[in-house]
Amino acid sequence: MEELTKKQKAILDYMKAHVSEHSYWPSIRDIQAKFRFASTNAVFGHLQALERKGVLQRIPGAARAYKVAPEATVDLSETVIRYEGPDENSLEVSNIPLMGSIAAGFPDYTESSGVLASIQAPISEGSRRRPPQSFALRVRGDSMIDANINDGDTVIIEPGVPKHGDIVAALIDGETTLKRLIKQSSKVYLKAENKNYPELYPANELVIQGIARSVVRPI
Amino acid sequence: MEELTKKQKAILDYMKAHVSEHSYWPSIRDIQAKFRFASTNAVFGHLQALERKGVLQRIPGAARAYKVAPEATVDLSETVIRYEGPDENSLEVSNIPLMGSIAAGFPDYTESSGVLASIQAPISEGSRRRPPQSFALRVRGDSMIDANINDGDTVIIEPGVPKHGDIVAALIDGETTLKRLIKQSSKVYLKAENKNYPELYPANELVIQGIARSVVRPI
DNA sequence: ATTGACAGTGAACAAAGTTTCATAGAACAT
DNA sequence: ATGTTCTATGAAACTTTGTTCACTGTCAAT
Repeated sequence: MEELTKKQKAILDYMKAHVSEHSYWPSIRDIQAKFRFASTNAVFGHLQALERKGVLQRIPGAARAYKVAPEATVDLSETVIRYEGPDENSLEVSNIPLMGSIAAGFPDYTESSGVLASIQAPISEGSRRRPPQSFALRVRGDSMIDANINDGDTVIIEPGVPKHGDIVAALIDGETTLKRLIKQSSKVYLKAENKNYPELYPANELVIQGIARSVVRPI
Repeated sequence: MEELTKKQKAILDYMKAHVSEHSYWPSIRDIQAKFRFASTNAVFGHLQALERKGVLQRIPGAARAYKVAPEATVDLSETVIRYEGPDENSLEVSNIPLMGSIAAGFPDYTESSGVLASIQAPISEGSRRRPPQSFALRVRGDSMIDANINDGDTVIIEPGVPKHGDIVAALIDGETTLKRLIKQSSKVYLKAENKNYPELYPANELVIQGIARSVVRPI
C-alpha cells in the first residue's frame, strides 16, 4: 500500500469524519472550504491521488459518492489479548472501527508511568479530554461467574480510580486478577463473585490496574 | 408516529439498502429509475412525505444528502474519532453521536458488486484474504434475549456472507434488526430468539449488513 | 358533490457539483 | 541541468441533481 501524504490523509480522515457525523459524503467544495483551498482543483487532485493509491473509490460524475477501502483492522472477537503487567509492552489492543474511519482506537499504553491507579493516591488530573486508555483482558477462570463474566470472555478495562462495588483488575501476587472491590469501614477488600470462593482478600497496599467497564463475549 | 404508505416504505427501504450497499445515497433519479417512475417529481413527492412524517431528513439543495430518523431497532453506538485538520499541529477531537445514521456509511467491502451479501447470489469468488471491517451496533429491544443478547448490549458486526445459524444484522422494512438466519430447504428465514416472538420472517430479497461476532455488555 | 390526501406525468430551470484546461512554484531525485 | 511529483491557483465547461410549475387522475371521507 502506497503511503499517503499528510494532506491526503487529513482529507481522507475529514471525509470519513464527515460521513460519520452527517451520514453523507462531503462535496468537493465542502472539502475545499474545510481546508481553505482557493480552488476546487486542489481537492480534486488529492482525491485523484487517494484513488490512485487505492484507499478511496470515486464514482465519476456522481455527487457526494465515494467508497472507502477497508483498513487492516483486527476483530475484537478474534484478538488474543495478553497482559502481563503494567510496565510491559506486550499489550495488544484492537480497534473497533466504525465505518472504517476510526483513527484513534485504544491508544498505546507505553507512555504511562506504570501504575494506573493506586488506592491511596488518585491518578494525576492532567488527562485533558483524552479518551481513556482502555485495554482488554481475557478472562481465565471462573472467579467471576456470578457477575456473569465467564471463562474466555474479554473484559475492557478502563484506567481510573475505582469506587466501592466496581469490578477491578488488580495485581495480587504478581498476577492480574479480576475482582470486585469492597470498601468496608475504611478497609478495602477484593471479593470474587463465585459462591465457591466466598473469601474476601484483605488489601493493604493495592495496585489497581483499572475498572472493568464492559464484557465482550464471542457469539 | 405517522404511518408510511407502502410506496413510501419501499422507497425508504431502497434508499437505506442503497446506502448499505454503496455507501452513498441514491440520487432522486436513481430512485426514479429503480421504481420506473416517468417523472422525478414522483420521487420528490415521496421524499417530501417521508420528511413530513419525520423518518427522513433532507438537506435542501445538497445532492445525495439525507439523514434517517433514529428509530431503528439497532443503533450505532457512539464513538470518538480523531482526525487531523488543516492546521498541521492542532489535533481536533470530535464527538460523533451517529444517532440514527444506521443505514449510512456502511462500507462496501466487495468493491465490485457492491452488495455485502445477497442470499440468492453469494458474493463473487473474491475470497481475498482481506481483514473484515467490523463495526458496532447498539441493540435495542428484546428480540434476541434467548441468545443472551439484551437490550443495551452492543454487538460487533463483521461484514461477510452469513451461514445457516448465524446471527445477522439484516435490513427489514427499512430497519436494521438483529435476527438469526435460518436456511431451510432452499428457503431463507429470519428468526427472533425470543419465545414471545416465535415467528420466522420469510425473506426473498435480503440485505445482510453483517454477521454478529461478539457481544459487548456494559458492567 | 366536494374536499383533501395520495400518486403520478412532463417539461423546464437553477443550483450544486464534478471535471478539464492552462499555469506555476517547491522539493527531490537523475 | 532536467524531469517528476506534489501541491496549488484561477477560470471555465460541463454534468448531475434538486426543485418548481402546470396539470391529470384515483380514492376515501365529509
